Amino acid sequence: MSVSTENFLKAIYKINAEELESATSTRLAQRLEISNAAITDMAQNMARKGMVKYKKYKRIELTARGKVLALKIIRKHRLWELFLIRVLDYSWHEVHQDAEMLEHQTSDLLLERLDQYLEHPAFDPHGEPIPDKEGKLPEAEKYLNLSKCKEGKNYKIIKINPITNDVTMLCKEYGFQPGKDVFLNKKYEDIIEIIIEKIKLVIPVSIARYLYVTQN
Amino acid sequence: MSVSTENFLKAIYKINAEELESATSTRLAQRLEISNAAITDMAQNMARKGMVKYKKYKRIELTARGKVLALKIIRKHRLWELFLIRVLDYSWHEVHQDAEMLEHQTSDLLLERLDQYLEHPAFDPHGEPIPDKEGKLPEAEKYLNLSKCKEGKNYKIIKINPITNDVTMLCKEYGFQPGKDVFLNKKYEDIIEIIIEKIKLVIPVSIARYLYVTQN
DNA sequence: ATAATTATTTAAGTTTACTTAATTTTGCAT
DNA sequence: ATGCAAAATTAAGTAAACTTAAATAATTAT
Repeated sequence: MSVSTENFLKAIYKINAEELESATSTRLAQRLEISNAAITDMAQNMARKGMVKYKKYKRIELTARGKVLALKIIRKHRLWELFLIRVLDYSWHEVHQDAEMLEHQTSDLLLERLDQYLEHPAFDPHGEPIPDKEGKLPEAEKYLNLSKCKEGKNYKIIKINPITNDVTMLCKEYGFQPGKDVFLNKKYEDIIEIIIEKIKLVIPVSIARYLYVTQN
Repeated sequence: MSVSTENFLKAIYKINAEELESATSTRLAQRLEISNAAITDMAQNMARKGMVKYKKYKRIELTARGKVLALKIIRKHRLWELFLIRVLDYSWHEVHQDAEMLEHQTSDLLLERLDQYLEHPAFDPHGEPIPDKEGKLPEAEKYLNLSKCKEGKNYKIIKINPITNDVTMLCKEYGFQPGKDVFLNKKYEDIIEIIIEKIKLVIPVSIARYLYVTQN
């Protein structure tokens, strides 16, 4: 599969997911920064290959197979982002561009090893869910982001998104582990006060963003 | 620079280095597995871009700039090979193919970070020298391979080629560090006996291969 | 309902990186 | 020195992934 094809699949998927709409030629053209004519061309070719459903003048949709392929590319992208930040000390803004290239050069072996090295993470550095081997997304709606929870309630930590070594270390240091209970005591602007294992902690919202919980 | 262009530069460089000859169309065509006509085509385009010197019916040679570019690609390749083995637990035979793809998608930042993470290695897992940031190759001929040294002589460790975690760990454990003196006490078939810091050690030749020394 | 606007497709052309087939040049054996 | 095989180039063509411009279909605004 060519880079163009992979990007095409990814773009359709993202329009579906982010805009809750099926993809029109024009939206795809904007996203991929190519002409409308090129979109029609691609759509026709890829329909022949069974990756998209395409009828003239109708919206372009992924077939089941196309969706699996799209999710795999997204998986690669998000694993690379996490890897670059965790291992190669990238910062947020540097990560995207390189992941965008690497995602297209990732063999099954490499994909597997990345996933293994990162210990099968469920979220990328931006908090986006990483599709698993089967293309299933961690059901993000079941998790709440601790930074968005309410004062005076009890939660259980479900998932930690270990974007940076900072977050990982902080979590280890202060006992944030999946399964643990937290009580959200106070919310301020940029910090929140929580109680975990009877210890009162103030943490920045920027850290809380990476802690996912369910309500108790 | 396109993937084809990068591979073309690399192929010329390798023919020069490995065969001690300048590159003919036919040799390049064989190496790159494309037609002779395609080589001529490429050579003409790249001559216009100042990467190669090309005169009809003459051999194709790298310009100074072309050589720098070729060495940079080789640098990327070899760093990736080492990285895949050291970090992602690849084995020897798996490494080449993925490195071959990744080398073409390696930004300057990524290159720098790889190099940093691996602690500026001088040799890749196959023992090939890794060009440094400036394109200089570690002068392999100045180093001797410990596995090929003579009994009863003193050497100084200059370079350790940390192919695998095994080698790295063994070296740390037993004090193999650049700068240390070793005495080669005995040579057998597959093992050698050395004395390092007054301690007698028997190490397999398979490990000694990755220790580079100068004669004292 | 129809005109105007917007979206989409088609047609024709471009560039890159190839191909095969035909032609030309080179270098070598005699 | 020349004749010929091997090497290299040229010519013509292909496929992928684009482009612009023109044509057509769909949507919207009145």
